[in-house]
Amino acid sequence: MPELPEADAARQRIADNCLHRTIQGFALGEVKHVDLPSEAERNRFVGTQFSQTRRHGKYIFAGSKDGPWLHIHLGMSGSLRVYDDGDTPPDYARLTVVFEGERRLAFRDPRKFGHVKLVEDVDEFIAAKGLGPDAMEIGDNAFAQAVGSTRGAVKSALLDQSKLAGVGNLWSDEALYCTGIMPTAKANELSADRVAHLRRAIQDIMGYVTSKNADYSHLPHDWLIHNRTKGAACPRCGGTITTLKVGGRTAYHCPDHQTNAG
DNA sequence: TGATATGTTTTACT
DNA sequence: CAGTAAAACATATC
Repeated sequence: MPELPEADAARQRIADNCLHRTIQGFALGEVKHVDLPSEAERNRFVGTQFSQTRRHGKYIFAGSKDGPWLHIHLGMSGSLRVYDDGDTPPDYARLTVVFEGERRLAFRDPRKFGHVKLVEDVDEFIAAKGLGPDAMEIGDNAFAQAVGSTRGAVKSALLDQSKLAGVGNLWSDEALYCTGIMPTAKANELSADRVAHLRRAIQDIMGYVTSKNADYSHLPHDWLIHNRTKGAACPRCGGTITTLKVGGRTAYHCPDHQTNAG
């Protein structure tokens, strides 16, 4: 479940359950084709503790003041699970951080598109990746510049991590649905008001999802997320939920209340 | 069985 | 350079 809110919920789980505990070692699961830190890299964490966490876009980091950081990307199907030794361990655990005592932190990744790496410096890493500003922190002007000046489809701009970090397919659809903007609308043809509205919607939606720990069952029933089915009735206007391909992704939307202009 | 999938990267083309 | 499109990655689920 990996866009910005899911990544932040995962980061929060580390912050709440795994800080200031000495790392005893790591356990590996079925790791063929999974991109993980080498044994030498893992050993650099043994005997140390995580004391802080960070997140930028969909990228999660756990580290300490002077040591290296463990960087986690959840890919398409990854998640983090905290448990205690003696509990049933999660399925698809590729790498488990074993803390002294009972505590365990498992990186689950059924589809193996995620990864865990060691990074020396988070800011350098973000810069090297070419990530844009975090979607929760970007201001009006920067958003208008990054997204509103693009000639292509607004959805494609939202998904471009170099323009804006953290928005993925699900929440881009939700924000466009909420603001009544067609996914295929040309970003630079939207009014300044609509662009500003879109930024607020992204931050309101993702902030709310984050506050609910990315538990979709706690989200309002009239959100697109609960009606993301071709042919479903739009809970806002009674139109029909329809799909399009935009930027290679499936864009669920309601053609009755999502428009190119207006 | 085949289609689809919350992401990223690479390559090629316009 | 800006943008588009398609494919690849490995696997699960409907």
